[in-house]
Amino acid sequence: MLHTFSFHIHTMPELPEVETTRAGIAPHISGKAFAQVHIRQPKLRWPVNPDLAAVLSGQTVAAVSRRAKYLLIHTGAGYLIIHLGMSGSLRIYEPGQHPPPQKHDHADFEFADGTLLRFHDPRRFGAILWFAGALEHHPLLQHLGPEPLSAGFDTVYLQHTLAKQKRAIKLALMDNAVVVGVGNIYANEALFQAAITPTRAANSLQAHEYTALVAAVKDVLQRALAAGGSTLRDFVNSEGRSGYFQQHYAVYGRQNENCPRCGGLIYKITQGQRSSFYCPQCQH
DNA sequence: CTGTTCTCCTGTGGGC
DNA sequence: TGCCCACAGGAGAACA
Repeated sequence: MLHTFSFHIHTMPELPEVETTRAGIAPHISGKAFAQVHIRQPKLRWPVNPDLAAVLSGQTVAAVSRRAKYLLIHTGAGYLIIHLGMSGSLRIYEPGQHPPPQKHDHADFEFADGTLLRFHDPRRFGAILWFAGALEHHPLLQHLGPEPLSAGFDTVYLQHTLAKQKRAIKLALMDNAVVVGVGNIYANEALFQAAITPTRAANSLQAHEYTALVAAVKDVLQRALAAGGSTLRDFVNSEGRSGYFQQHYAVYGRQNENCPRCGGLIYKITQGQRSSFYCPQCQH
């Protein structure tokens, strides 16, 4: 019996949000030169380089890309690497329209034309790093698996990669060395869509199940990305802080509710200190 | 190498 | 209305 309402609105930056953030800020900062950099709170996931302002001074943004959930702001001299953690967001403010910083506005990057890129992150699981080397050599990036939406993430790859792994399939799916960008929400949703129980050993799936899982991962992320493109608020001059997607999930956060497919009860269990949600009738 | 546990942090919501 | 506390989570670090 249901005696509470939940809306299942989650605002943490998963890969679709990070990609949308990339697309949102890129046109506003590309080709522009860093002018002022203010770090108000250097205690993030890792301490922000105290020399960051000096390092960035005068450098120009050559491109804004993304690898996994890392945003990469390229300059000729290196990369500003930004991770949004689980509560981070970026906003653009136009020249002459910079509101005073609010609580948790930890960093400001002001460009020569007056454009402001502001980093906001209540829980401070995010990161702002500078790296002057080749990206493939960065310790955080060098062991990453393929992008989930790339051709490299396919049935053959997944089956081969997991061939000797006895851990649960959900834990493998959330491992960045296997495939990047699949957080807890989308791991749960993809396994539901592929009708696979999250506790199955990673190497125990049948060939058609690896195929279904790859397709499901791509589908849930692609649909979130598509939804984000239409529902995300503008990064400039908008009400509200970040405008992350408001999405509806099939099983995530729905323990004790009815499965949208069979009507049975959705279960919640813990795997690797994370919540897993699944339908024991639909997932095998 | 594999598997497990800990850790960072603050907003939210339930219980009383 | 307020206090206390469990919980949420990305992902590296530490440890077994």
